[in-house]
Amino acid sequence: MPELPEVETIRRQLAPRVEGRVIRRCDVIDERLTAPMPVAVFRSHVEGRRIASLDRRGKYLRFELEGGGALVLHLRMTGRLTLIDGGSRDSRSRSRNGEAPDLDSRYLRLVMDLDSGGRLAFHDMRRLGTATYLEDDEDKAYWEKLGPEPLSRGFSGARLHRILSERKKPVKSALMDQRLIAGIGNIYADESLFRAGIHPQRRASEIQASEVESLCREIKATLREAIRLQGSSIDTYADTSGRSGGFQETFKVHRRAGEPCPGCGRTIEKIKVGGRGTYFCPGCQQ
DNA sequence: CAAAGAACCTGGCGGC
DNA sequence: TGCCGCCAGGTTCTTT
Repeated sequence: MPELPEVETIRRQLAPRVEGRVIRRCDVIDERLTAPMPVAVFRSHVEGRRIASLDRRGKYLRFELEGGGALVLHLRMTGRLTLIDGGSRDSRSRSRNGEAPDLDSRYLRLVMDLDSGGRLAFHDMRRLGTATYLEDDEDKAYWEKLGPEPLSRGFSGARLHRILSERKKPVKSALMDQRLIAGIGNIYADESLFRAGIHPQRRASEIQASEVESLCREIKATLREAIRLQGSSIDTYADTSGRSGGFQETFKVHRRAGEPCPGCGRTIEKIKVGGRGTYFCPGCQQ
């Protein structure tokens, strides 16, 4: 579900409401969320701690704790974060209305009560999401495994070219490999490749420098536009207040098999690349 | 070491 | 209506 633009949307909404707040209580409903760390150990590290800052790296949300250590959340496919202000209605009233079935209380995995009266809830239907506590040394090592941030200044055409030039796998698989670039998932890989006119199955190492230049530009433009529209909602994604994103309305190829290409009119096809459903235009993408 | 494939979960959908 | 296989925004472990 959530890729870089969705996680960034959540971070921007959450940051002003959690930074500086103390985590009064942390209830882990599903022990798998913190595994292999025992829930009791996780709680002891988190409860009573003040959140110094909230940032994002790739698709991860990182709550830096005052005095050291960090709480890291990953939403994987169906994870959702909801912040309920003190005094407002419980999120369960929403699921009773049938507006957000994935916020059903049986999918509730973690709840954090803040000293502001706010309550942060983590729901996850498929239980693939994770909550991790990292000490300072682990925290540092953890992020070194991830590739560069595609929206950073340092992420240039030349940099991307170096990354792709030594990979023989399909360019789409390379874009989605978090060790190479952090934050791009299935949606934004498809859309960026379409906009750059590159076929998803081409070997990463065989993309010409000029094409990589274009790909780099399109990745940045696509991600920025998606953030502006608060991400993409296909099935379960919604922001911290339950609102859907708007970028899915602008998809050119993703999930549009059988429809005409907005560029050339040819029929958009669906294939499998690296085990993932992949949409592209056989006319525009060579 | 790189790449491919399976595994981890649950729910929804189409086909029979 | 019921069962079955397939599919889904992701990561990680195993196998080749």
